[in-house]
Amino acid sequence: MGKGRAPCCDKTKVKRGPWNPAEDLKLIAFIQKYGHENWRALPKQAGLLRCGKSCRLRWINYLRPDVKRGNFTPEEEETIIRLHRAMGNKWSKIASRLPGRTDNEIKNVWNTHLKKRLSPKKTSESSTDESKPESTITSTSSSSSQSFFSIERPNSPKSTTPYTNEFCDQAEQLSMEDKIEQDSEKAVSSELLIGMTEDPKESSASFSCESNIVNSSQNVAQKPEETLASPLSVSIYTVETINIVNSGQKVAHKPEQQLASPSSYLGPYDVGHILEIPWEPDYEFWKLLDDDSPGSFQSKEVQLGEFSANQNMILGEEGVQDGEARKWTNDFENEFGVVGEIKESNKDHNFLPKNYAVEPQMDHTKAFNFDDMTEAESELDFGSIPLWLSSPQNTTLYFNTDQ
DNA sequence: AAAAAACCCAACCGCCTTTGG
DNA sequence: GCCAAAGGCGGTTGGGTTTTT
Repeated sequence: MGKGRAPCCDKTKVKRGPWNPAEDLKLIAFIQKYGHENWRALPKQAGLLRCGKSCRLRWINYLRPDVKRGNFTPEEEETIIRLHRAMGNKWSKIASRLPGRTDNEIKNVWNTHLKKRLSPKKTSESSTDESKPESTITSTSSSSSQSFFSIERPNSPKSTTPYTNEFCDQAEQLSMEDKIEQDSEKAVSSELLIGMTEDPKESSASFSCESNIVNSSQNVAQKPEETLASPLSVSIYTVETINIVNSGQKVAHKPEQQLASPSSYLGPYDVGHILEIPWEPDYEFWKLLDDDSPGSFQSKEVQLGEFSANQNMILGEEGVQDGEARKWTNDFENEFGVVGEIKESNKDHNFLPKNYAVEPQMDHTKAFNFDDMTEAESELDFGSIPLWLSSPQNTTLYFNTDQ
């Protein structure tokens, strides 16, 4: 009998590799509407040629509204280090202490930054297997760890007393849990700010939505690029227009608009210009699409991490899936006010070279038809097709999906 | 300016755990 | 208790980006 674990899906029939914006949108829209009761069934229901696992991962690590993006704060890094000392490579447990951060992200941060930062100190730490919690080590590492935890945070308003002693005292580990939790929450709450930024050297545009919301308790200076590290950032260039563009994309906008220089990898999308609203604690953006507006995205459940039961159960039976999938795309179109198709003129951009500067055409009555996207476009490298979605309020989502 | 090296991170893989019949 | 399916987790990797030579 062909034992061994059955693959979770037929690898030959699923798309792999980076997600494109159309796929992301489908996933977001589907989960917004129906939740994610069954990851394995979800791709088919949502019209995605992806493995269920891949969908889950994409959602959890990237698309969830409450995923916090951007660089880790010193507080978060300290928390990670502390927890790693206590737990080892229990990334998901560590992540659970850092709301908004994913295990994958924490793991990456650890492997790329924190481990290296700590490694010089480790020479005196008997080069222990770092996958093991420090609790298994009869530690004499207090001196070495001390230097790290004394990280200087010059502007930090609150006491940032390191936990060196606590960590040297295994008996206090448990009692630390609450403290750790509090701290991580503090760190997070100070992060829950709308990272609307303007790159001073990139944009001189005038905008009508220029609100910089800054948490007053967050005194640590943030480099501009730190606030941009968002998977799906949104640029607002007029009150009613939302612009989502892809990273490094040279897209021509209104004359006064200038693009941010391609930054380091910010995920499949990033921002060009003007105002950037990180997708992360991006309740403001979700709000834009929420509730009362006819272009509602009905995001509250997702924001709160709750899905109503009836919402989840709309689907579920095979056989109705195709119909349902079509129905939801129709609903989605209705909600978004998607009324048209790809503009003929835009279709032509299919054949433009990558990074070709495409002048967005401010025609709010034409938009992308999601139904048509299902099989064809989602499989394509989108090239430079600009996709326009428009809502009744002229909120325009512009996806220049060049990857 | 070009090439090489280092860095970074999203995504994948496979194993383990949980759940339900 | 057994088995299969699905979810979850941690390790690893591919490839894009940035830095260094």
